[in-house]
Amino acid sequence: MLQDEPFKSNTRRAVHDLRELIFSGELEAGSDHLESELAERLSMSRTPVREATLMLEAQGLLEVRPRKGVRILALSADDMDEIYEVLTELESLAAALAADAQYCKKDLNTLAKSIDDMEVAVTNEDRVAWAKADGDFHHELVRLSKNSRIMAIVSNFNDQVRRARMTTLHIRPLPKKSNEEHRALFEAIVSGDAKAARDIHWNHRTSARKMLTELLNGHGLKRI
Amino acid sequence: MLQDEPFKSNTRRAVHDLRELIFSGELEAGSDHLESELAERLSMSRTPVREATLMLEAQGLLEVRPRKGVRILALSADDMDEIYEVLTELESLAAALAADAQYCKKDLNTLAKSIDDMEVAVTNEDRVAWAKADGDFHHELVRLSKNSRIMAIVSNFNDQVRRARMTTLHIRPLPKKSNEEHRALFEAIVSGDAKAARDIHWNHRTSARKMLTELLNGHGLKRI
DNA sequence: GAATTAATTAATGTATACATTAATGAGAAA
DNA sequence: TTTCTCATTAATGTATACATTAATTAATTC
Repeated sequence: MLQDEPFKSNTRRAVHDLRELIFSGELEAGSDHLESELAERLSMSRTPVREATLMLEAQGLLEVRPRKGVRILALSADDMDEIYEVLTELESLAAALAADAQYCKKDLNTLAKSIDDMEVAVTNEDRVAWAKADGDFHHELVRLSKNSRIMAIVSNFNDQVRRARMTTLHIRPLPKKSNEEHRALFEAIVSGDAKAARDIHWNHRTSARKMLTELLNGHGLKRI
Repeated sequence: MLQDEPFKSNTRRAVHDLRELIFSGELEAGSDHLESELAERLSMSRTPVREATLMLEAQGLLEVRPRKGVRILALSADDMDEIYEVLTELESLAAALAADAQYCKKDLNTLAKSIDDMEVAVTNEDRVAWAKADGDFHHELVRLSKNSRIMAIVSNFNDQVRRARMTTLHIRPLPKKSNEEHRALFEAIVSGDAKAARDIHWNHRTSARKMLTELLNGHGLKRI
């Protein structure tokens, strides 16, 4: 599956590989790792690994703790709450901006497609496919805002909660009614109703957030 | 003025010093600088300078352009617009959260103090003092939200627009009526009216934003 | 003379040796 | 035993030499 991509530099590869290791859980949340360990693991010297860890620290995926190694991000329920608070707000803004932008239906094809994909996935009870389509939907929504800063922040926070989402994906209820909200949002964007778009998405996100926190608390997942 | 702080490492010092050089304008917006130049300037080897530039790139203050040196951030009017769009949204959220948090008047002393300071500064037509107090006000407002992610993003974006603010500070009209809005926001927070707090601050920020963009465009400041 | 290619150069990228320092543990004094 | 000091150690922090490579210039061919 993995074809060895040509990386511009070892630092770039280190960033990429460490992200993969973190997302896959091979580097467990909360675990500590020495620079030299990671360097050996990635078959390179400490220099590019150090540079990579500093970048990943800035992205909030790990914490560099001098003499104790880097610690992989472990989110508490409060952290999740903070992140979802920001995500909710910025995505709702994105929805409003998308509505204001007066897109024609053709420009919204990608968005429509992912709604359909979610529909199919829910029918098939295929959670992985649903997660993919849902991710695409949110990504496209934010892209339509045309604000690169919103895109960057949202993408960054999505990285931070990626593992948590993976975990909850299989214990959460199937999102059967959620697509009604997606379609309502779509209509609001088509018709240029920014206020409605914002509110619909805000409510959508807020209820998802509530569900998630309760789920995590219910399962006693303190740090993830 | 500058007492040499004890830095944990040269990398830390490089981050600090480069930030100062950028904020002060000694490293001009849009200018390019080789790692070796900067290293000599800061009296250290390339290694900590490289690490510092990677961190500052992640903070959006410069761009590492292999073989062309690092380029200091230069904001276009569109960039300013994007940033202020996010700042407006997140600060308004912070205002709503602060109102929800049910602070007693004593907890809001710092906020009240900076409003008074702004009042005095405007009376004295002391723009620098006003900017300081205004900065304090916004910082405290965000702190009251108790959401560390909002704090981090807002502080980051404030860094990015710092030079632009300095520039406009002396060509903008004195903010005479702006403190009425601050006091109204304060009251909304005291009385726990989240909706009002959010709206007041949103309008406050939105009009400031409009003023700023017009000012920049009017003075033909394309990149700053 | 224009275009292509090869040599040079100047910068970054990387490994490594070494310096520094926080943490650990051993040993001495109370 | 407890505490303090000091040596040890194990990690990061830093400088530097060298590898690599994009960009530039010179050279060659058409």
